[in-house]
Order: sequence, then C-alpha cells, then structure tokens
Amino acid sequence: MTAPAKPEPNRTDFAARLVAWYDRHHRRLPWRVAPGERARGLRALPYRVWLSEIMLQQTTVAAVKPYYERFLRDWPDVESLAAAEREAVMKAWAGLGYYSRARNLKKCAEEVVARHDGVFPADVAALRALPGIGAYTSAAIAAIAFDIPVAVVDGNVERVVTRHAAIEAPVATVKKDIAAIVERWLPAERPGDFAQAMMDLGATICTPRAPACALCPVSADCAAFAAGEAERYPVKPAKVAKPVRTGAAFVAERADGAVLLRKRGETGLLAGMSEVPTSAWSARTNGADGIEAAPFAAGWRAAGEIRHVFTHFELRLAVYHARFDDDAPAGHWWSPRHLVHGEALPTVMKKAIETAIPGATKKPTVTGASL
DNA sequence: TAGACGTGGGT
DNA sequence: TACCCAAGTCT
Repeated sequence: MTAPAKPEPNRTDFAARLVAWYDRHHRRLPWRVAPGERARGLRALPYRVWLSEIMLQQTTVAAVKPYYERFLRDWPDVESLAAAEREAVMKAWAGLGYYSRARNLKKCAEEVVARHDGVFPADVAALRALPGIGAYTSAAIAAIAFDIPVAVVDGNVERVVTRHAAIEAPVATVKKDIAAIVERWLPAERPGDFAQAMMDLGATICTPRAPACALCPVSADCAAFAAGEAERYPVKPAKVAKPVRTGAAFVAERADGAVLLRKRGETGLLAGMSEVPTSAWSARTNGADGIEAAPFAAGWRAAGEIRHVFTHFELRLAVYHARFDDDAPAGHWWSPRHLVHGEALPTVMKKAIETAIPGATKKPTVTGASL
C-alpha cells in the first residue's frame, strides 16, 4: 500500500478515543478480562484467555459460549486439561469445527505443563512456538492476559484499518502494513484493552455490512467514511465455486438401539473424530456411490439424503439404515443409544445418524424409555 | 503462498 | 435458498 494522503492520527489521539469508547460500550463476555483481574495477576487468567482465543478462531461468539463454559467447568486449569484423556477433549469439542484446534489444544496444554512449569509464557515468541498458537493468537494472549504492548491483528482489526486508511490492495497482500499501522496507534497505557477495543469496534460498529459509522469513535479521520464507502473495504478476492462430492453413509442399529461407529484417521478432514461407516467421498455427482459401497452385508434400506457444506467442498451423502445384531467388526464399536450424544461426532455425522434414526443423537431425558 | 480445514447464524 | 462470514493455523 502507499502512505495515506492525510497524516495519520497520533497514537494518543486514536487510542484515547477508542479506549474511552470501549470503557462505555465494550461487550460483556464470559472470558472478558476486567482491568482489575489483570492488575491482580490472576493465575488462571492466561489459561482462560488462551482457551477462549483458540475457540474463537473463525468461530462466532455465540457458538463458543457453551463450549467455553463446559471446558472451564471440566478442566478449570491447564494442568487438568493436560492430564485429560484426549478422547474426552475431542468429545467435548464435537460440533465446534476445525478439529485440529482440539488436538493442538491438548498438545499445547501438555507442553505448557512439561516445558513451562504449567505457566503460560508472558512472551510473544514463546507463545507463538506452542501448538495451535499463530501470529494472531500469540499477540492476543500477550496483550490481553499480560498487557504487553503488541499489535493484535485479526479479521476485525483488518477491517477497521483498511477502512480507516482506505487501503485498496487485497487484504492478504498488506498484512504487514496493517500491523505497522496498528503499531503506530498502540498506546503505552492499557494495550490489552486497546486490543480488545479494536476487536469490539470491528464486531459491533465497523461491521462487514451496514457499519454504524455514526456511532464510531474514530470516524472523524476515517478515509473510507469520508468517501462514503466504508462497506467497500476490505477488498477481497473473487470467490470460487465449491466442488460437490458424493458418497453414502451406513447407519447400523442393534436391537437395543446401539449405533455402530468407527474412528476416522489422524490426519485430514475431521481427523481424530468418530463416524458411522461411509463410502469414500468421490468427486462424481452421480454414479457408483450407493448401497454397493456398504461395509458389510445387512438389510440396508435408503433412509434419506443429507447435504453438508464444508469450507472447500459440498458433500451429498445418501444415508442407509439397517438392523444388525452381530458383534462390531474390527475397528468398530457399538455405542449404546444413551451415549451416542456424547460421542466425538462431527455435525455431518450427527446429521446422517438423525436421518436414519431420528432423535438418536439427542441427549436422553431422565424420563426416556431408553434409559 | 495458496489450499486444507467445520459449523451455525444472519440476511 | 444461497451466500456471507466469525477473535486463524498449518503445511
């Protein structure tokens, strides 16, 4: 990018307006750090900031809340998480998506305990070296948990900055420039609250669509606002069509209602999660993916079809259902009906099971006959 | 560096 | 319905 035509606001000016706004309008969130907490150096604080930051990667606040509460309840500190069964962590993460986060979460907890004496390092580079912690998350933890003055740049901040400076270049090509601008705005006082203020501004005022510029504390020197085209930024590349893959899922049900499951591999899509048996997911939109792909002979009958959209492709699955009363084949297990809801099942697999056996993935009630 | 990697909610 | 997108990381 080129230098803005107008002089940038000095750091005191921009940060003062923003933090003053934050003091009045900040969001109340379960993991939010109150200034008093940080001042007291609460030992559990870095753990809570880290946990919430990992969960919030590419994930909405509303989706994260129940997961965050449950994790904090089951594993209140980094030692308990490091000592947890990996399978229990995967089960607790099921439904949140991007499952490599859960695997790295566990690995990171183990490393903090083994290599850092159970204490998160108050250092950007050391944080960055931990599994699952990248450029954004290392800076966010440093700023929010330790009040270290560092530029924290997430999608919200990119939007605020590209609008404020009217940056025309695609955002992917100007990451360094954006960080440099944030550095210049960074205040010496309350850098952690400044970081959270930037993100809150992006989330509540400087929104992707229909930004509330009339309420913005830094609109006075915003180039995009001055030009009346805030919504045009950040400039993004054209989208590409998602390919379609097809396959079949086989839901085997035992007489007592148990469901046959197996484990997915350790790498790739949905790695380390559980599933019902499925065919390979081909790129064809029609053809051989059908009942002939069944993993074993049984009275398979068509139960319906599901469509599930992943980040980079769309999946259409024909769902088959059968009664099957033998022992579980090698590598499979029978999950008792009342435990299915707690299995490490990704959403796409819960959809498949629900299509064959409505209600099977719901948590049973105490009055349920299945108990 | 570009592609892989999930999901649910809003419009 | 279809599309957009939400506090990114890893390879």
